[in-house]
Amino acid sequence: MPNDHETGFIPSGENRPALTVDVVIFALYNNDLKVLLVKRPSAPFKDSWALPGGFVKTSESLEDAAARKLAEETGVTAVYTEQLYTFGAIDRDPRMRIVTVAYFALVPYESVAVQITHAKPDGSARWFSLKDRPDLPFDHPKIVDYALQRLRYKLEYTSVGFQLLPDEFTLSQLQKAYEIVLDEPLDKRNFRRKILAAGVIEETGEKTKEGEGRPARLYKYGDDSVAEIKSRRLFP
Amino acid sequence: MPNDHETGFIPSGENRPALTVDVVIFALYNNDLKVLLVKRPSAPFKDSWALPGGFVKTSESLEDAAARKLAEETGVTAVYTEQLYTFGAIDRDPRMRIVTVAYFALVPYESVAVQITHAKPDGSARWFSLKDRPDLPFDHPKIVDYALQRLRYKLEYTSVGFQLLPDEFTLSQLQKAYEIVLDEPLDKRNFRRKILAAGVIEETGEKTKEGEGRPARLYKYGDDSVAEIKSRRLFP
DNA sequence: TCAAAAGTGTTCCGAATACACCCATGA
DNA sequence: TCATGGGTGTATTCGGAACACTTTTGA
Repeated sequence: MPNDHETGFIPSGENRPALTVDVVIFALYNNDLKVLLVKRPSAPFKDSWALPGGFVKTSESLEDAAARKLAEETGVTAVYTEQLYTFGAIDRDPRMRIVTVAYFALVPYESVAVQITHAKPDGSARWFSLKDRPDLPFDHPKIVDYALQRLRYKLEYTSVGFQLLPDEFTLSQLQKAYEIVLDEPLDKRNFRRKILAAGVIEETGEKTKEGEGRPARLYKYGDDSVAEIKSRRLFP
Repeated sequence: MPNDHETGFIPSGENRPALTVDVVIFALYNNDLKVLLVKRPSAPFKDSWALPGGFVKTSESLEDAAARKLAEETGVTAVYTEQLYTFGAIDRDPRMRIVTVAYFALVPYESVAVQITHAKPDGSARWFSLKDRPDLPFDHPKIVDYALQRLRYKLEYTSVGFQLLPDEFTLSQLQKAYEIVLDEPLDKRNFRRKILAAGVIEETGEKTKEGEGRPARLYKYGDDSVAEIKSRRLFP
Protein backbone atom coordinates (compact mmCIF):
# COMPACT_ATOMS: atom_id res chain seq x y z
CA MET A 1 0.00 0.00 0.00
CA PRO A 2 1.51 3.29 -1.01
CA ASN A 3 1.94 5.85 1.68
CA ASP A 4 1.41 9.58 1.84
CA HIS A 5 4.74 10.61 0.45
CA GLU A 6 4.62 8.17 -2.37
CA THR A 7 1.16 9.16 -3.51
CA GLY A 8 2.10 12.80 -3.55
CA PHE A 9 -0.26 13.68 -0.73
CA ILE A 10 1.02 16.63 1.25
CA PRO A 11 -0.36 17.38 4.68
CA SER A 12 -1.35 21.00 4.91
CA GLY A 13 -1.56 23.62 7.58
CA GLU A 14 -2.05 22.44 11.06
CA ASN A 15 -1.28 18.86 10.18
CA ARG A 16 2.39 19.71 10.03
CA PRO A 17 4.74 19.85 12.96
CA ALA A 18 6.20 23.32 13.35
CA LEU A 19 9.95 23.66 12.91
CA THR A 20 12.38 25.70 14.94
CA VAL A 21 16.10 26.02 15.38
CA ASP A 22 17.78 26.33 18.77
CA VAL A 23 21.38 27.37 19.11
CA VAL A 24 23.75 26.45 21.90
CA ILE A 25 26.30 29.24 21.86
CA PHE A 26 29.52 28.59 23.73
CA ALA A 27 32.26 30.97 24.74
CA LEU A 28 35.16 31.05 27.15
CA TYR A 29 35.37 33.75 29.76
CA ASN A 30 37.05 34.08 33.08
CA ASN A 31 38.50 30.58 32.92
CA ASP A 32 35.06 29.10 32.49
CA LEU A 33 32.94 27.70 29.72
CA LYS A 34 29.81 29.79 29.21
CA VAL A 35 26.58 29.28 27.34
CA LEU A 36 24.39 32.12 26.12
CA LEU A 37 20.81 32.09 27.33
CA VAL A 38 17.95 34.48 26.64
CA LYS A 39 15.02 35.37 28.85
CA ARG A 40 11.71 34.25 27.40
CA PRO A 41 9.42 37.25 27.05
CA SER A 42 6.21 35.24 26.73
CA ALA A 43 4.44 32.04 27.68
CA PRO A 44 5.16 29.23 28.00
CA PHE A 45 7.90 29.52 30.59
CA LYS A 46 7.73 33.32 30.50
CA ASP A 47 10.82 34.86 32.09
CA SER A 48 12.69 31.58 32.13
CA TRP A 49 16.18 31.52 30.73
CA ALA A 50 16.24 29.38 27.62
CA LEU A 51 18.28 28.65 24.51
CA PRO A 52 18.01 31.21 21.75
CA GLY A 53 15.81 29.87 19.02
CA GLY A 54 12.97 30.57 16.67
CA PHE A 55 10.86 29.30 13.86
CA VAL A 56 12.42 28.43 10.55
CA LYS A 57 11.13 30.63 7.77
CA THR A 58 10.11 28.97 4.54
CA SER A 59 12.50 31.27 2.73
CA GLU A 60 15.66 30.32 4.61
CA SER A 61 17.70 27.16 4.95
CA LEU A 62 18.29 25.60 8.35
CA GLU A 63 21.84 26.91 8.40
CA ASP A 64 20.59 30.37 7.54
CA ALA A 65 18.02 30.18 10.31
CA ALA A 66 20.69 29.18 12.82
CA ALA A 67 23.03 31.91 11.58
CA ARG A 68 20.19 34.43 11.83
CA LYS A 69 19.45 33.52 15.45
CA LEU A 70 23.14 33.68 16.22
CA ALA A 71 23.43 37.12 14.68
CA GLU A 72 20.30 38.35 16.43
CA GLU A 73 21.58 37.31 19.81
CA THR A 74 25.28 37.97 19.53
CA GLY A 75 25.78 40.30 16.58
CA VAL A 76 28.49 38.04 15.25
CA THR A 77 28.55 36.24 11.95
CA ALA A 78 30.89 33.76 10.33
CA VAL A 79 31.66 31.86 13.48
CA TYR A 80 31.90 28.12 13.76
CA THR A 81 28.44 26.58 13.65
CA GLU A 82 27.50 22.95 13.37
CA GLN A 83 24.27 21.05 13.30
CA LEU A 84 23.90 19.05 16.48
CA TYR A 85 20.77 16.93 16.40
CA THR A 86 17.09 17.22 15.69
CA PHE A 87 14.77 16.79 18.63
CA GLY A 88 11.24 15.73 17.88
CA ALA A 89 9.52 14.19 20.91
CA ILE A 90 5.81 14.83 20.59
CA ASP A 91 5.44 16.55 23.94
CA ARG A 92 8.62 18.58 24.00
CA ASP A 93 6.65 21.81 23.73
CA PRO A 94 3.40 22.18 25.69
CA ARG A 95 1.80 24.44 23.10
CA MET A 96 1.87 22.21 20.10
CA ARG A 97 4.00 19.85 18.11
CA ILE A 98 7.31 21.55 17.51
CA VAL A 99 10.39 19.86 16.11
CA THR A 100 13.65 21.67 16.65
CA VAL A 101 16.94 21.41 14.84
CA ALA A 102 19.65 22.15 17.38
CA TYR A 103 22.92 23.81 16.42
CA PHE A 104 25.96 24.60 18.42
CA ALA A 105 28.23 27.56 17.85
CA LEU A 106 31.63 28.59 19.16
CA VAL A 107 32.32 32.29 19.48
CA PRO A 108 35.28 34.27 20.80
CA TYR A 109 33.94 35.94 23.92
CA GLU A 110 35.62 39.24 23.22
CA SER A 111 33.81 39.70 19.93
CA VAL A 112 30.42 39.17 21.51
CA ALA A 113 30.39 40.58 25.00
CA VAL A 114 30.23 44.23 24.04
CA GLN A 115 27.56 43.66 21.46
CA ILE A 116 25.32 41.89 23.92
CA THR A 117 25.65 44.65 26.44
CA HIS A 118 24.90 47.29 23.84
CA ALA A 119 22.21 45.52 21.88
CA LYS A 120 20.45 44.05 24.89
CA PRO A 121 20.92 46.55 27.72
CA ASP A 122 17.79 45.13 29.31
CA GLY A 123 19.78 42.05 30.27
CA SER A 124 17.55 39.78 28.22
CA ALA A 125 20.61 37.80 27.07
CA ARG A 126 23.33 36.63 29.40
CA TRP A 127 26.26 34.26 29.62
CA PHE A 128 25.92 31.47 32.15
CA SER A 129 28.53 29.11 33.46
CA LEU A 130 27.81 25.57 32.45
CA LYS A 131 28.52 24.51 35.98
CA ASP A 132 25.97 26.89 37.39
CA ARG A 133 23.22 27.13 34.88
CA PRO A 134 19.59 27.82 35.69
CA ASP A 135 16.83 25.29 35.17
CA LEU A 136 15.95 25.29 31.52
CA PRO A 137 12.51 24.73 30.01
CA PHE A 138 11.44 22.25 27.33
CA ASP A 139 14.13 19.70 26.53
CA HIS A 140 16.79 22.39 26.59
CA PRO A 141 18.78 20.70 29.36
CA LYS A 142 19.15 17.66 27.16
CA ILE A 143 20.18 19.82 24.22
CA VAL A 144 22.82 21.64 26.25
CA ASP A 145 24.20 18.40 27.65
CA TYR A 146 24.41 16.93 24.20
CA ALA A 147 26.11 20.04 22.87
CA LEU A 148 28.71 19.92 25.61
CA GLN A 149 29.37 16.28 24.95
CA ARG A 150 29.80 17.00 21.25
CA LEU A 151 32.04 19.97 21.93
CA ARG A 152 34.36 17.86 24.06
CA TYR A 153 34.38 15.15 21.49
CA LYS A 154 35.17 17.61 18.72
CA LEU A 155 37.94 19.14 20.75
CA GLU A 156 39.60 15.80 21.23
CA TYR A 157 39.35 14.73 17.62
CA THR A 158 39.45 17.94 15.65
CA SER A 159 41.00 21.35 15.61
CA VAL A 160 37.80 23.16 16.41
CA GLY A 161 39.05 24.62 19.70
CA PHE A 162 40.62 27.63 17.99
CA GLN A 163 37.15 28.93 17.35
CA LEU A 164 36.79 29.91 20.98
CA LEU A 165 39.78 32.26 20.88
CA PRO A 166 40.43 35.62 19.26
CA ASP A 167 42.18 35.75 15.91
CA GLU A 168 45.61 35.78 17.50
CA PHE A 169 46.45 33.79 20.56
CA THR A 170 49.31 32.19 22.45
CA LEU A 171 49.81 28.48 22.91
CA SER A 172 49.20 28.92 26.62
CA GLN A 173 45.84 30.50 25.91
CA LEU A 174 44.98 27.68 23.57
CA GLN A 175 45.99 25.06 26.09
CA LYS A 176 43.96 26.81 28.75
CA ALA A 177 40.94 26.76 26.45
CA TYR A 178 41.28 23.03 25.98
CA GLU A 179 41.72 22.50 29.69
CA ILE A 180 38.62 24.48 30.52
CA VAL A 181 36.40 22.69 28.07
CA LEU A 182 37.76 19.22 28.74
CA ASP A 183 37.90 19.98 32.44
CA GLU A 184 41.27 18.33 32.90
CA PRO A 185 44.88 19.49 32.97
CA LEU A 186 47.08 18.85 29.95
CA ASP A 187 50.82 18.45 29.72
CA LYS A 188 52.38 21.57 28.26
CA ARG A 189 55.05 19.92 26.15
CA ASN A 190 52.81 17.22 24.80
CA PHE A 191 50.09 19.73 24.05
CA ARG A 192 52.42 21.94 22.08
CA ARG A 193 53.93 19.08 20.19
CA LYS A 194 50.56 17.76 19.12
CA ILE A 195 48.99 21.07 18.25
CA LEU A 196 51.95 22.09 16.15
CA ALA A 197 52.16 18.66 14.56
CA ALA A 198 48.55 19.05 13.50
CA GLY A 199 49.77 21.89 11.31
CA VAL A 200 46.64 23.98 11.55
CA ILE A 201 48.09 27.00 13.30
CA GLU A 202 50.95 29.19 12.29
CA GLU A 203 53.09 31.80 13.96
CA THR A 204 52.26 35.39 13.21
CA GLY A 205 55.83 36.45 13.99
CA GLU A 206 54.51 38.78 16.67
CA LYS A 207 54.79 38.43 20.42
CA THR A 208 52.60 39.54 23.27
CA LYS A 209 53.63 42.95 24.57
CA GLU A 210 51.89 43.23 27.86
CA GLY A 211 51.53 40.92 30.79
CA GLU A 212 54.00 39.57 33.23
CA GLY A 213 56.77 37.19 32.46
CA ARG A 214 58.39 36.37 29.18
CA PRO A 215 56.46 37.52 26.09
CA ALA A 216 54.75 34.70 24.19
CA ARG A 217 54.65 34.04 20.50
CA LEU A 218 51.34 34.73 18.84
CA TYR A 219 49.67 32.23 16.59
CA LYS A 220 46.76 32.34 14.24
CA TYR A 221 44.80 29.56 12.62
CA GLY A 222 44.90 29.02 8.90
CA ASP A 223 41.95 29.26 6.58
CA ASP A 224 41.57 25.52 6.67
CA SER A 225 41.17 25.43 10.41
CA VAL A 226 37.49 24.65 10.27
CA ALA A 227 38.33 21.46 8.46
CA GLU A 228 38.45 18.52 10.77
CA ILE A 229 41.57 16.60 11.54
CA LYS A 230 40.05 13.33 10.55
CA SER A 231 43.26 11.41 10.61
CA ARG A 232 44.00 11.29 14.29
CA ARG A 233 42.59 12.54 17.52
CA LEU A 234 44.42 15.41 19.10
CA PHE A 235 43.99 14.32 22.67
CA PRO A 236 43.16 10.82 23.73
CA MET B 1 13.92 43.55 19.24
CA PRO B 2 12.17 40.37 20.23
CA ASN B 3 11.69 37.82 17.52
CA ASP B 4 8.87 35.51 16.58
CA HIS B 5 9.65 32.74 18.94
CA GLU B 6 10.17 35.01 21.86
CA THR B 7 6.93 36.86 21.41
CA GLY B 8 4.98 33.65 21.20
CA PHE B 9 4.05 34.18 17.59
CA ILE B 10 3.57 30.87 15.83
CA PRO B 11 3.55 30.72 12.05
CA SER B 12 0.55 28.81 10.86
CA GLY B 13 -0.38 26.67 7.92
CA GLU B 14 1.51 27.28 4.74
CA ASN B 15 4.13 29.41 6.46
CA ARG B 16 5.72 26.31 7.91
CA PRO B 17 8.20 24.11 6.14
CA ALA B 18 6.87 20.59 5.78
CA LEU B 19 8.75 17.86 7.59
CA THR B 20 9.62 14.39 6.34
CA VAL B 21 11.87 11.54 7.34
CA ASP B 22 14.00 9.61 4.88
CA VAL B 23 15.63 6.34 5.80
CA VAL B 24 18.80 4.90 4.34
CA ILE B 25 18.44 1.18 4.92
CA PHE B 26 21.59 -0.87 4.60
CA ALA B 27 22.02 -4.62 4.37
CA LEU B 28 24.70 -7.04 3.30
CA TYR B 29 24.02 -9.54 0.58
CA ASN B 30 26.13 -11.48 -1.81
CA ASN B 31 29.36 -9.95 -0.53
CA ASP B 32 28.07 -6.50 -1.23
CA LEU B 33 26.61 -3.57 0.66
CA LYS B 34 23.08 -2.84 -0.44
CA VAL B 35 20.71 0.04 0.07
CA LEU B 36 16.94 -0.27 -0.15
CA LEU B 37 15.22 2.02 -2.65
CA VAL B 38 11.57 2.40 -3.55
CA LYS B 39 10.02 3.40 -6.82
CA ARG B 40 8.21 6.72 -6.63
CA PRO B 41 4.59 6.23 -7.72
CA SER B 42 3.88 9.90 -8.33
CA ALA B 43 5.37 13.21 -9.35
CA PRO B 44 7.84 14.68 -8.90
CA PHE B 45 10.34 12.14 -10.24
CA LYS B 46 7.60 9.59 -10.86
CA ASP B 47 9.05 6.10 -11.34
CA SER B 48 12.46 7.14 -10.08
CA TRP B 49 14.11 5.03 -7.43
CA ALA B 50 14.39 7.01 -4.24
CA LEU B 51 14.95 6.66 -0.51
CA PRO B 52 11.95 5.47 1.46
CA GLY B 53 10.46 8.41 3.30
CA GLY B 54 7.33 10.26 4.19
CA PHE B 55 5.80 13.06 6.13
CA VAL B 56 6.07 13.17 9.89
CA LYS B 57 2.69 12.96 11.55
CA THR B 58 1.96 15.35 14.36
CA SER B 59 1.13 12.38 16.56
CA GLU B 60 4.47 10.58 16.23
CA SER B 61 8.02 11.37 17.23
CA LEU B 62 10.77 11.50 14.66
CA GLU B 63 12.08 8.12 15.77
CA ASP B 64 8.58 6.69 15.49
CA ALA B 65 8.22 8.11 12.01
CA ALA B 66 11.53 6.58 10.95
CA ALA B 67 10.60 3.24 12.51
CA ARG B 68 7.24 3.36 10.77
CA LYS B 69 8.81 3.92 7.36
CA LEU B 70 11.27 1.14 8.07
CA ALA B 71 8.48 -1.24 9.02
CA GLU B 72 6.40 -0.26 6.01
CA GLU B 73 9.22 -0.97 3.60
CA THR B 74 10.93 -3.92 5.21
CA GLY B 75 8.48 -5.41 7.69
CA VAL B 76 11.18 -5.47 10.32
CA THR B 77 11.16 -3.67 13.64
CA ALA B 78 13.66 -3.25 16.42
CA VAL B 79 16.68 -2.95 14.19
CA TYR B 80 19.49 -0.52 14.63
CA THR B 81 18.37 2.96 13.63
CA GLU B 82 20.18 6.22 14.12
CA GLN B 83 19.48 9.80 13.23
CA LEU B 84 21.85 10.93 10.52
CA TYR B 85 21.38 14.58 9.75
CA THR B 86 18.65 17.03 8.90
CA PHE B 87 18.66 18.45 5.40
CA GLY B 88 16.91 21.74 4.88
CA ALA B 89 18.09 23.52 1.75
CA ILE B 90 15.26 25.67 0.48
CA ASP B 91 15.15 24.16 -2.98
CA ARG B 92 15.73 20.53 -2.16
CA ASP B 93 12.19 19.62 -3.22
CA PRO B 94 10.72 21.28 -6.31
CA ARG B 95 7.18 21.20 -4.97
CA MET B 96 7.59 23.23 -1.86
CA ARG B 97 9.75 23.76 1.17
CA ILE B 98 10.38 20.38 2.74
CA VAL B 99 12.87 19.71 5.48
CA THR B 100 13.85 16.09 5.96
CA VAL B 101 15.34 14.32 8.91
CA ALA B 102 17.47 11.51 7.56
CA TYR B 103 17.98 8.25 9.43
CA PHE B 104 20.06 5.27 8.66
CA ALA B 105 19.22 1.71 9.59
CA LEU B 106 21.11 -1.56 9.55
CA VAL B 107 19.12 -4.70 8.94
CA PRO B 108 20.10 -8.34 8.57
CA TYR B 109 19.35 -9.13 4.97
CA GLU B 110 17.84 -12.52 5.72
CA SER B 111 15.13 -11.04 7.89
CA VAL B 112 14.04 -8.62 5.22
CA ALA B 113 14.44 -10.18 1.81
CA VAL B 114 11.47 -12.50 2.02
CA GLN B 115 9.21 -9.84 3.40
CA ILE B 116 9.99 -7.46 0.60
CA THR B 117 9.29 -10.05 -2.03
CA HIS B 118 6.00 -10.97 -0.38
CA ALA B 119 4.79 -7.53 0.63
CA LYS B 120 5.88 -5.80 -2.58
CA PRO B 121 5.56 -8.37 -5.34
CA ASP B 122 5.19 -5.48 -7.78
CA GLY B 123 8.91 -4.83 -7.36
CA SER B 124 8.31 -1.35 -6.01
CA ALA B 125 11.08 -1.86 -3.44
CA ARG B 126 14.49 -3.27 -4.27
CA TRP B 127 17.98 -3.63 -2.94
CA PHE B 128 20.69 -1.84 -4.91
CA SER B 129 24.39 -2.18 -4.69
CA LEU B 130 25.99 1.00 -3.46
CA LYS B 131 28.53 0.67 -6.21
CA ASP B 132 25.88 0.50 -8.87
CA ARG B 133 23.04 2.63 -7.71
CA PRO B 134 20.67 4.48 -10.01
CA ASP B 135 20.49 8.25 -10.18
CA LEU B 136 18.54 9.48 -7.22
CA PRO B 137 16.23 12.49 -7.10
CA PHE B 138 16.22 15.43 -4.69
CA ASP B 139 19.32 15.53 -2.50
CA HIS B 140 19.13 11.79 -1.96
CA PRO B 141 22.61 11.15 -3.41
CA LYS B 142 24.04 13.42 -0.77
CA ILE B 143 22.06 11.67 1.93
CA VAL B 144 23.22 8.23 0.83
CA ASP B 145 26.83 9.36 0.63
CA TYR B 146 26.63 10.83 4.06
CA ALA B 147 25.01 7.69 5.44
CA LEU B 148 27.77 5.52 3.99
CA GLN B 149 30.41 7.77 5.44
CA ARG B 150 28.74 7.59 8.83
CA LEU B 151 28.33 3.84 8.63
CA ARG B 152 32.04 3.40 7.95
CA TYR B 153 32.91 5.74 10.72
CA LYS B 154 30.61 3.93 13.14
CA LEU B 155 32.05 0.62 12.14
CA GLU B 156 35.55 1.78 12.91
CA TYR B 157 34.72 3.32 16.23
CA THR B 158 31.82 1.29 17.54
CA SER B 159 30.42 -2.19 17.62
CA VAL B 160 27.52 -1.42 15.35
CA GLY B 161 28.57 -3.88 12.65
CA PHE B 162 26.82 -6.80 14.32
CA GLN B 163 23.54 -5.25 13.31
CA LEU B 164 24.08 -6.32 9.72
CA LEU B 165 24.27 -10.01 10.61
CA PRO B 166 21.76 -12.58 11.79
CA ASP B 167 21.45 -13.28 15.49
CA GLU B 168 24.16 -15.91 15.41
CA PHE B 169 27.25 -15.57 13.29
CA THR B 170 30.83 -16.70 12.98
CA LEU B 171 33.85 -14.47 13.37
CA SER B 172 34.63 -15.00 9.72
CA GLN B 173 31.19 -13.73 8.76
CA LEU B 174 31.66 -10.72 10.98
CA GLN B 175 35.05 -9.97 9.52
CA LYS B 176 33.64 -10.30 6.04
CA ALA B 177 30.92 -7.82 6.93
CA TYR B 178 33.49 -5.31 8.08
CA GLU B 179 35.57 -5.85 5.00
CA ILE B 180 32.63 -5.31 2.70
CA VAL B 181 31.53 -2.10 4.33
CA LEU B 182 34.98 -0.66 4.81
CA ASP B 183 36.01 -1.92 1.40
CA GLU B 184 39.38 -3.11 2.57
CA PRO B 185 40.85 -6.39 3.74
CA LEU B 186 41.44 -6.91 7.44
CA ASP B 187 43.94 -9.10 9.22
CA LYS B 188 42.23 -12.14 10.68
CA ARG B 189 44.19 -12.39 13.90
CA ASN B 190 44.09 -8.70 14.65
CA PHE B 191 40.41 -8.56 13.86
CA ARG B 192 39.58 -11.40 16.20
CA ARG B 193 41.72 -10.05 18.98
CA LYS B 194 40.12 -6.63 18.84
CA ILE B 195 36.56 -7.81 18.44
CA LEU B 196 36.87 -10.20 21.35
CA ALA B 197 38.70 -7.61 23.44
CA ALA B 198 35.75 -5.28 22.92
CA GLY B 199 33.75 -7.80 24.90
CA VAL B 200 30.48 -7.20 23.12
CA ILE B 201 30.02 -10.63 21.62
CA GLU B 202 29.90 -13.97 23.32
CA GLU B 203 30.12 -17.58 22.20
CA THR B 204 26.87 -19.44 21.98
CA GLY B 205 28.66 -22.76 22.49
CA GLU B 206 27.31 -23.98 19.18
CA LYS B 207 29.19 -24.55 15.97
CA THR B 208 28.22 -24.32 12.33
CA LYS B 209 27.03 -27.67 10.98
CA GLU B 210 27.08 -27.24 7.28
CA GLY B 211 29.59 -25.84 4.87
CA GLU B 212 33.02 -26.95 3.85
CA GLY B 213 36.03 -26.97 6.06
CA ARG B 214 36.31 -26.93 9.80
CA PRO B 215 33.13 -25.95 11.64
CA ALA B 216 33.22 -22.48 13.16
CA ARG B 217 32.11 -21.34 16.58
CA LEU B 218 28.95 -19.29 16.64
CA TYR B 219 28.75 -15.99 18.43
CA LYS B 220 25.91 -13.69 19.39
CA TYR B 221 25.97 -10.11 20.52
CA GLY B 222 24.95 -9.19 24.01
CA ASP B 223 22.04 -6.94 24.90
CA ASP B 224 24.40 -4.03 25.25
CA SER B 225 25.68 -4.38 21.76
CA VAL B 226 23.89 -1.28 20.55
CA ALA B 227 25.89 0.74 23.03
CA GLU B 228 28.88 2.34 21.48
CA ILE B 229 32.42 1.43 22.33
CA LYS B 230 33.33 4.97 23.18
CA SER B 231 36.64 4.12 24.70
CA ARG B 232 38.63 3.14 21.69
CA ARG B 233 38.17 2.71 18.00
CA LEU B 234 37.97 -0.81 16.76
CA PHE B 235 39.87 -0.30 13.54
CA PRO B 236 42.16 2.60 12.86
C1' DT C 1 44.66 -37.74 2.07
C1' DC C 2 43.31 -33.68 0.47
C1' DA C 3 40.77 -29.43 0.19
C1' DA C 4 38.79 -25.80 2.72
C1' DA C 5 38.00 -22.90 6.31
C1' DA C 6 38.94 -22.15 11.53
C1' DG C 7 41.86 -20.98 14.84
C1' DT C 8 46.07 -19.21 17.26
C1' DG C 9 51.16 -15.74 19.29
C1' DT C 10 54.95 -13.01 18.68
C1' DT C 11 57.79 -9.32 16.98
C1' DC C 12 58.18 -4.67 15.49
C1' DC C 13 57.21 0.04 15.23
C1' DG C 14 55.23 4.38 16.04
C1' DA C 15 52.58 7.25 18.97
C1' DA C 16 51.29 8.73 23.59
C1' DT C 17 52.90 9.63 28.15
C1' DA C 18 55.49 11.18 31.90
C1' DC C 19 58.70 14.20 33.40
C1' DA C 20 62.29 19.01 34.91
C1' DC C 21 64.89 22.60 33.70
C1' DC C 22 66.45 27.00 31.36
C1' DC C 23 64.86 31.54 29.08
C1' DA C 24 63.17 36.28 28.52
C1' DT C 25 61.04 40.03 30.37
C1' DG C 26 59.21 43.72 33.74
C1' DA C 27 58.86 45.06 38.33
C1' DT D 1 67.54 39.95 41.37
C1' DC D 2 63.51 37.94 41.47
C1' DA D 3 58.98 36.71 40.21
C1' DT D 4 56.31 35.29 36.33
C1' DG D 5 55.03 32.86 32.61
C1' DG D 6 57.35 30.98 27.99
C1' DG D 7 59.73 27.57 25.91
C1' DT D 8 62.21 23.05 25.11
C1' DG D 9 63.90 17.01 24.74
C1' DT D 10 64.11 12.27 26.13
C1' DA D 11 63.08 7.78 28.01
C1' DT D 12 59.33 4.62 28.66
C1' DT D 13 55.14 2.45 27.75
C1' DC D 14 51.37 0.87 25.16
C1' DG D 15 48.66 -0.18 21.37
C1' DG D 16 48.47 -1.20 16.30
C1' DA D 17 50.38 -3.65 12.44
C1' DA D 18 52.54 -7.24 10.18
C1' DC D 19 53.07 -11.89 9.69
C1' DA D 20 52.57 -18.18 8.94
C1' DC D 21 51.44 -22.30 10.56
C1' DT D 22 48.42 -25.93 12.84
C1' DT D 23 43.68 -27.89 13.49
C1' DT D 24 39.34 -29.78 12.30
C1' DT D 25 36.11 -31.44 9.41
C1' DG D 26 33.80 -33.45 4.99
C1' DA D 27 34.56 -35.09 0.50
